[in-house]
Amino acid sequence: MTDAATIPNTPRYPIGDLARQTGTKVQTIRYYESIGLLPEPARTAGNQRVYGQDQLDRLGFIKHARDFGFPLDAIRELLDMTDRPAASCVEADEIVRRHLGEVRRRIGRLQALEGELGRMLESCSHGTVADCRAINVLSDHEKCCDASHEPVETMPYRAPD
Amino acid sequence: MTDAATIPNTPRYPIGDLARQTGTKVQTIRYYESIGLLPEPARTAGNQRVYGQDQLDRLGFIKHARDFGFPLDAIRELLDMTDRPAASCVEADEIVRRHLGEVRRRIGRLQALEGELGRMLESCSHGTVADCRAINVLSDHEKCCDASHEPVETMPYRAPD
DNA sequence: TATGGGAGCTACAACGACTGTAGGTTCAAG
DNA sequence: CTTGAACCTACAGTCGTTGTAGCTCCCATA
Repeated sequence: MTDAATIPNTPRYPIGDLARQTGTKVQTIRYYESIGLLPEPARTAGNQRVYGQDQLDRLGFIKHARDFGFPLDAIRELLDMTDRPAASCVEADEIVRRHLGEVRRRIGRLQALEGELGRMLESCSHGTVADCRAINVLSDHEKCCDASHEPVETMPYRAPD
Repeated sequence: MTDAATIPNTPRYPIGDLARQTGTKVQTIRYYESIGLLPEPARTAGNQRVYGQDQLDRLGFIKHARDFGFPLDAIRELLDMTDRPAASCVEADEIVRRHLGEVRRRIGRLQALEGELGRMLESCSHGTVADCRAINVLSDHEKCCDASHEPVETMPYRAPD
C-alpha cells in the first residue's frame, strides 16, 4: 500500500520522529502496528522502521481520535472510512454519535457521583472515624442520598501527559 | 482475626452467598482475597471458603466504594481506617476530597469533549467521507474549535452491570 | 577508521480491576 | 447412589498502553 518510503524525495521518518511529531510514544506506535492499526512500514537494511508522510498522517489521525476518547475499535472503523473517501459519511456520523452518547452517560453518572461525594464531605463532622459520615455512607447503603446510584466505570488515577 | 466462621450460631456463608448479597462476582471476591483486600476466610473440610458477617460487611463496603468509583488503593486505606474507629477521620476526608477533585476534573474534560463532538455532528453536511466534518476534524488538529483539548482518559465501552 | 552514545530492535511482563475458561472436586437434594 | 449446581485452582484474556532487559544499528566526531 504505502511505498512512500521507497520513493526518493519523499520524507522518510524513523520511528522516533513519528513519535515526536504526533506526541505518541515509540512503544505505542509499535503496538498499533502489532494490532494492525498501522501497516507494517518499510525497513532499512539494518531492520529499522522507516515511515512516509501517509503513515505520519494516519498516526496523527489515530492520536487525535484517541485524545477525543474514541476506543481503538472505533478508530479502526473511522480509518477504514478515510480509505474510501467517496463513501457516505453516515457511518462516521453514527460512530461519533455513539461516542457522544457514551460521553453524556458518563457525565451524568459522574455528576451524580459528584453530588454524593460533596454531600459526604459537607456533612462530615470532622470527628473520629466511627462518626465519619463518609465512612458511614460507604458502610451502609441506606445512608446514601441517592439510593439508586449506578456503579461508575473504572476510574484510573492516570495523569494525562 | 475473623474467627466468626468457627463460632457456632454465627452466619456462615459460602462464597456464592457473599456474591449474591453484595452484587459482586465470585471471581472478584477471590481476586480481592488474592490482593489482600479481603482476609483469607475459614475453609470447610472440603476446602471451600466460609465467610462470617464481618467479611460480608467488609465486602459490602468494598463494593459500595467501588460503585462510588474509588480505586482499590483508596478503598484499602479507607478499610484500614474502619479498623481504627477512634482515629481522626481527616484522612478519610482527604481521600474523599481527592476523589471528588478527580471526578470534577473528569467531568470538565468530558464536557469539553461533549462540546467538540456536538459541534462535529452539527456541522456535518452528511455527504461523503471526503467532506465529512467529523473525519476532517480528526485528520487535522487545526480544525478543532478547542485547540487546547487535553486527552480524555481511557474510555472503555463497558456496560455497567 | 575507530568509538561512543543515542536510537532502534525483539520479546516479554506489568498496570488496574476484573472476567472467562479448563479441568477437576465437593456438596446437598432426590 | 446419582445428578447437577456450586465450588476449587491455575491461568489466559480484556484495553491501551508502559516499562524492562538485552541486544543491534547508525551517525557524528576525534
